[in-house]
Amino acid sequence: MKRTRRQSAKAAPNASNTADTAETNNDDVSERIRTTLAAAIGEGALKPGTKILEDAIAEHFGVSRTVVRGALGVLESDHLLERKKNRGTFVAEPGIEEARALFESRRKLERVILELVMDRAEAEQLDALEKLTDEEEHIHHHGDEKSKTVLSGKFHIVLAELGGNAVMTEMLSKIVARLSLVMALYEEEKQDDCGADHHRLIVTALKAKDLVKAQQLMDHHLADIEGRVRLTEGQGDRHTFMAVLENFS
Amino acid sequence: MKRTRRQSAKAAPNASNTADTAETNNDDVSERIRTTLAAAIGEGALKPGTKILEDAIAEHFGVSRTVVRGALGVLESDHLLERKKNRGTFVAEPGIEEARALFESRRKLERVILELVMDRAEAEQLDALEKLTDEEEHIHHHGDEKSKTVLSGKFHIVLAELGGNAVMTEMLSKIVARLSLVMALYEEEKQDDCGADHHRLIVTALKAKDLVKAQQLMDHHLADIEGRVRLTEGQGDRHTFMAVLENFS
DNA sequence: GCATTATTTTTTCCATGAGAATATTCCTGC
DNA sequence: GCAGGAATATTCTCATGGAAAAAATAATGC
Repeated sequence: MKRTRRQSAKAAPNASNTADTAETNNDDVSERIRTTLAAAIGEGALKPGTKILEDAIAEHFGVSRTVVRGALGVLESDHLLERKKNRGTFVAEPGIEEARALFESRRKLERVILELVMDRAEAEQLDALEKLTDEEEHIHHHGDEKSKTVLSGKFHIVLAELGGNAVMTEMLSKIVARLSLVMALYEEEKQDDCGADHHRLIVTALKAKDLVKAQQLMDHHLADIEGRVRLTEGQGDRHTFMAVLENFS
Repeated sequence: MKRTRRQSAKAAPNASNTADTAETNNDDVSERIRTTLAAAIGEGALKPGTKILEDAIAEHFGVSRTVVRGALGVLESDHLLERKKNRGTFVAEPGIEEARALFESRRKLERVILELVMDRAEAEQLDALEKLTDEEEHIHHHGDEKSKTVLSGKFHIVLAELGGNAVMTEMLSKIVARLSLVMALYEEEKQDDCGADHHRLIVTALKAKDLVKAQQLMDHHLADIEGRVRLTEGQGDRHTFMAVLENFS
């Protein structure tokens, strides 16, 4: 098969083309591509190192490679993808150093966010947050693995939103996304996700207006996540193909 | 003049084309465009609301509009540019709310960075930082306005680098860039830039291993910057065209 | 003279084709 | 059977052309 793709202007096998007002405004297609890929990476559907076929994406979304390429460029600048000259685009594989920096930044940021939430959040907003932990708990007992990790990540984002600082929220979101790559690369013991409990404790501390306690709990929670990962130098390239072979000799 | 542009592959009237190895690798052209525009915005050469002609940029860098467009895309995702559908690309005009969030984020981030620097920075690195303040002082007495602001911004970036966390540094850089837009929009009293003194005080506090003092000084320094700005609701759109007319009625 | 409509021009926006670099397959010689 | 190399195919990369949308300008009616 050579390069046949989309004859006229719409071959989009996509969803939500019901109304189709304004002739499928193409700019939010670019955004859809970004969010879709980011989501796929975030929930581990796209593993680090996976090659991204821009042709496939173009066809799937019913646009030309040009717009796909634009979207990939943005994702690259967010460190979620890596483009190698004339080789193609791949899901990024953050190294040890980057992973450490990401963990550290996240720790610092979440502390700050708790300060903001403590300053600004209303009681009812905290209630909504608590509802989220209920949902987590429910899913934790009978839910698939994917929705667990998705929800677990969502807690931190919603919390950040309660801080009322969009810049901060965006920064955290990007760090969390990149950290999902780190986890995919270096996670060792996929222990039973007890994050829901941690989250609940944090919320109660917040409702009690105990900032120090909340920060302490958050630190503990994040340390727990970092604990599932081994970032020693030797283990870093355990995931490279050559090193995998070593283990079978 | 219709649309004549670059006949062969190189009409770049640009600098540093001495060696020209590897036939002008085009991927770092994209990066050059980004850094150039970001720098121009950062030092106030490009005012908020200015329209960006992609044709002009393409011609200037000797590439096609496609790659310019890619660069503009990532600058947009960094909130330095705004693209209006079918209208073009403009230098972003952050609103009041965004400005507040940026200031707040910067305050929090710089505090964190001081913590990191205190943990990691060696004495000699602090010496290098001190040298930078010397340079600032020197420029402050006989230097143009532009180099002042550039150097002044550089201090914070170098400081962040001493923190040894690339993620943190990148976040601060982006915030500072966006804040330069805020200053361009809302700055009122362009007082004599006494930033150099503040910077020097911070360095001495760091060398004395006095974190709390350093943070205090940093807070004061940033508050000083924020003080030059009026973010009250009424003044926000004082800069829109219609509102300017109001002042002349 | 002013408002409203038509036309021209400018510019964004996207799809496509040609070229370049790399990966893969196949073939030949040993 | 296997190493080395040519031929083929795949994929990125970018420049270009054309369509659509605004803006700017000209023109017409009143």
